[in-house]
Amino acid sequence: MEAFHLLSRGGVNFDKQRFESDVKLFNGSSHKHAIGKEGKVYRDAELPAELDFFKYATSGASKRKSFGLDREGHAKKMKTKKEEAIDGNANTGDEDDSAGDTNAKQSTGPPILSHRVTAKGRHVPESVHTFEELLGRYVIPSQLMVNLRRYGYVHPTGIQASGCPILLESRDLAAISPTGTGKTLSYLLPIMALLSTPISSSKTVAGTGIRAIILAPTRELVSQIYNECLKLSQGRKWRIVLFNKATAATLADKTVQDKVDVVISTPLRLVSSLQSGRLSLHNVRHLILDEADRMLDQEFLAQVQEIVTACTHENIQKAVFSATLPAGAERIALDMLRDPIRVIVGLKDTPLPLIAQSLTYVADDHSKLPTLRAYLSQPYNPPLLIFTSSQPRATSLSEELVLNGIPNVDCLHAGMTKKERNDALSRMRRGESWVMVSTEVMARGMDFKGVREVINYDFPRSVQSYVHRIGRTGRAGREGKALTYFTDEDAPYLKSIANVLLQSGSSVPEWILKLPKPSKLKRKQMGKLKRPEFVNPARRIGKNDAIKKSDMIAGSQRRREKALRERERSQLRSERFADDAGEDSP
DNA sequence: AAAAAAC
Repeated sequence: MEAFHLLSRGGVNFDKQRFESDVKLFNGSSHKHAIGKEGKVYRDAELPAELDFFKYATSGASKRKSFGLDREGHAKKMKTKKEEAIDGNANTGDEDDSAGDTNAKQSTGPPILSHRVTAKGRHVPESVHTFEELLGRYVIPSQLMVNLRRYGYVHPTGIQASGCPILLESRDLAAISPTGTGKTLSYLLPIMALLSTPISSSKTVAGTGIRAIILAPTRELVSQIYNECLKLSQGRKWRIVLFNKATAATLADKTVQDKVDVVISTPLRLVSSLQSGRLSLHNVRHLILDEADRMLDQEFLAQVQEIVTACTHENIQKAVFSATLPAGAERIALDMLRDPIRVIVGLKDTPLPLIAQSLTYVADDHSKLPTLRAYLSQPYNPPLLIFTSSQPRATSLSEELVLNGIPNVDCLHAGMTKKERNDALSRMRRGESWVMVSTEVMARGMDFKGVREVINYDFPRSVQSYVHRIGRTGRAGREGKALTYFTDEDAPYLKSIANVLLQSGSSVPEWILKLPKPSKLKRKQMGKLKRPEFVNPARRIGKNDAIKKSDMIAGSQRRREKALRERERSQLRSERFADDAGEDSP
């Protein structure tokens, strides 16, 4: 009752207006998704058979809460969630992955939809249809194939089928493939294979330094890639290093470096080791940039360039991967590569049509929480991933949800300690988190197979951010659901996101499409209207030190913000910045 | 356009 009241005050859901839309699948054919009155998804009979493997997903993922599920349905969801936790664990190779192979065998994913693949460049190698086909064409250690089977990789995805041959022929590659389509394996497999192939020019391949580097933007992603790499290398003596403070110290010893095949790291970590002069990259033959557009944006570019320059071997192979690659980043990437091949799977900057997306209007920031509470008071599909725009907002939202009695709420952002981050991630992997509140740190690359719903609590700041955020669901051929809250302040950016929804087969209320594209000036004005955030960037805010319990008055977001602002202000004052910071300017 | 992330 209360929930209904809040909902009617706080939010309007446009999904009801969604009635029928064509969904283009990546193989170019088109399937009809029709949403009936009960909010159920009906599909054409020609749906690829492999999708039906995930019947559970069809039963839950696309149902709208507004059409109601009964409590029983809710309980059922919880059960499947647990099963999935095992699945996800086995499939992502988390540190806690000690469950063994029995689970891993079950986790055999379906073949991904056959996406439309375009490859451009000189002498593009032909793509393969099966992993075994690679054996006939290239030197692949049999152990790699054994490991593929062991972890349930049966059919190559589009990017794996076309990307592996390219990398195996030692070509440079710029690859764009949607979220959740197996990009990681598409570079790990060739690299591992090439590392065990003797390089004709020198007989002593080992004993001369690090041979491959993989860069990714967040610690969590680096460790996920590392775990994938470990799975693939099982049974053979590849030496793979997850680069962190501890391993960096060990690698400072030159003789240890000589025994390393692959280093997986964040850019800054590697750069700081380079600058200490203890790390040599002269023997690096393979350099991979994962989430390439992120790695090439302003904050990372200089670091990445420093690493690229430090890799002095003339026969270095470079490759970049992402689901999104804006023109600017692509130019930089292509400049970096030598005679590259450019592969695009599906449509650039477009989410998978398997993700049912919708936009929800919430008038202002204060209406978001009631809307979310109402949403969570109905049955939903855990685990649910919620994105906020800043660390303090992630912390306070998660605390607010806990106070509201939402079970198994977790929070993860980069202001937390390493241990807190690890713990939160482990809970997520084990299926113990039902609601995970996070920031952009979770937006890219993270592979939680169980996530069926993503909520953009705060509006994404770019199309790329949107595509990656909602790409945490709908992975490996599963269905997913993505909700995005928008306020009046988000208006300038609404249309570009609405176009993304349209392009990937979700429907958008007509009035949004009729919005004019706001001029730059107007965007600036809108930007100025924004309430300044109560963040002191000089301070790292951890999950546990954000707000005192005494500051928290249940149900009053406004008062809580005021308290936070007070705190920030007094801090700023002591730093003599009081006058122009943290105020609501009139 | 802008916060977050990297040590």
